[in-house]
Amino acid sequence: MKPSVVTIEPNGHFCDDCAVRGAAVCSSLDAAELREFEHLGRRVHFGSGETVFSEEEITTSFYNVLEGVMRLYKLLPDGRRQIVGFALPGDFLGMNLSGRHNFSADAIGAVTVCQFAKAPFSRFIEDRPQLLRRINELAIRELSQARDHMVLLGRRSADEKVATFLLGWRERLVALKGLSNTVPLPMSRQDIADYLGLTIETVSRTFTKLERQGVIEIIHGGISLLDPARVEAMAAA
Amino acid sequence: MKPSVVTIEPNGHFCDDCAVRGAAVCSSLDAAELREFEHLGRRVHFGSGETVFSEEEITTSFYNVLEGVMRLYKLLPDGRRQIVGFALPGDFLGMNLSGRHNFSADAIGAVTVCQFAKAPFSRFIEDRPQLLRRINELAIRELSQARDHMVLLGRRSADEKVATFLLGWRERLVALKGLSNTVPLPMSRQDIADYLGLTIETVSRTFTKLERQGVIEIIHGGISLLDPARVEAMAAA
DNA sequence: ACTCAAATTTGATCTGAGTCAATCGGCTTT
DNA sequence: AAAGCCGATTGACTCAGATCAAATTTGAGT
Repeated sequence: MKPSVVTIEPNGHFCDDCAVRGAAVCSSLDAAELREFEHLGRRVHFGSGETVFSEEEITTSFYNVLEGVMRLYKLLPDGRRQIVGFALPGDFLGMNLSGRHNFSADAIGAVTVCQFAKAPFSRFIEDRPQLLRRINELAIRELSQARDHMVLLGRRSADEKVATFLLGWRERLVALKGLSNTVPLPMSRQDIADYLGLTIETVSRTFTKLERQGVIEIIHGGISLLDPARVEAMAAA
Repeated sequence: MKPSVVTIEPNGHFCDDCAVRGAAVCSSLDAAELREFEHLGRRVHFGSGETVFSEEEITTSFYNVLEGVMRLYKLLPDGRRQIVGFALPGDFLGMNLSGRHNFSADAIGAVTVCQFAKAPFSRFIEDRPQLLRRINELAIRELSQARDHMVLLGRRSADEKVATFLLGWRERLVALKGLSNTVPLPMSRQDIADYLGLTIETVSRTFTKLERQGVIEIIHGGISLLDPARVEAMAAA
């Protein structure tokens, strides 16, 4: 990993050319509000492996992911890690009650976020219930995903976990980039293992097994889904 | 399980004598609003084992738990079950995006809920941002708990799971009934197993092991924490 | 108290996934 | 192009927790 540097763009960027304008929290704002809103956020770049925020850190900002992928994770005191999710463009991060982040987030590859200072953002929400409603929607969606993931972690076999992950990840990329049987996997095997509650060896073996069965092909930086139906059958169980 | 019957109280119950008035969603309402609010909800009783709502069912109501304990769970097609949480008085259930419940809920022992029809409740929220903010708070808290539970399911050993569960459950009861080393466990061993991603045998054996170590005592309908510090040590790992 | 059914505990055995240990392959650096 | 490094793969072996199979306890109904 090269020593990457956090970069804050000097200015000149506006919501107009923002890729996630229609998708993210911003989708609840009209043109006039958006103009006001864009003064609150600033684009910030993070290099690969860079930490955007850490668990237990006091929340000073909210983040809207614009580009790239992030891993969201929690650590146990002895170093065991559980990845609670991957963030993609359009995802909104930083909501919490205690005033502290309840997970850590770092960049997988280059990442651009739209960063909002907590206080002005909170003030902006204050008299815009539709923005609050939008944030509530996002929280409820995440809650639903979290529950699905609990089922996976608590009750599924390694094969089912991996198959479910591949389909779910592809599904999320479809929404961003359109349908394709080529599924880029920017995260490492260790990341996948920590997301699925497995070890890196088990993930690797399962990939190899799927490839030998002719169900997927392991390619550089991802996999190719040769037989999506079979993968779905494995995931459904 | 005797054939229990859902009972709707004829009327005459008001928020004034509601045990969770200060704790639940209602805590965001002033006296005048509460008066209006109480016409929206009706108290409904469920017998032991009774299902309050099922996953994939269209959401017609929201629920505020007033008395008793509920298990919230998801089933895989082959019958494997993951309990995603237990609901206690003050908990608010039914929020979702798709218009369908994303888990099932049933009563563990007798339960009383305050049931709100979806449409009037949504209308009531409409111009009361502080109620929406309260609901958002509850969602964010649950999200944080869900992530903690993911760590437990994905990365903790059976011993750690059981110890963590006992402490967490006690913690929730403390908030309702005050501190005590006697921890009632109204749910079955199977429920605990399905909550922790274990089998009933492993839960039973772990309880027995803890008892033999003199850390807990298994009593009728629950356990007694003889050595909370040791349990905490097991949970921390 | 007595009976039957269900829940829990206990024991014996099995196995899926973890652990430990090489090895491989692709990049980067020199 | 050789060396070194890091992530990924593969193999051999182990073990925590699952599975299978009885007891044993508990509880509701008679």
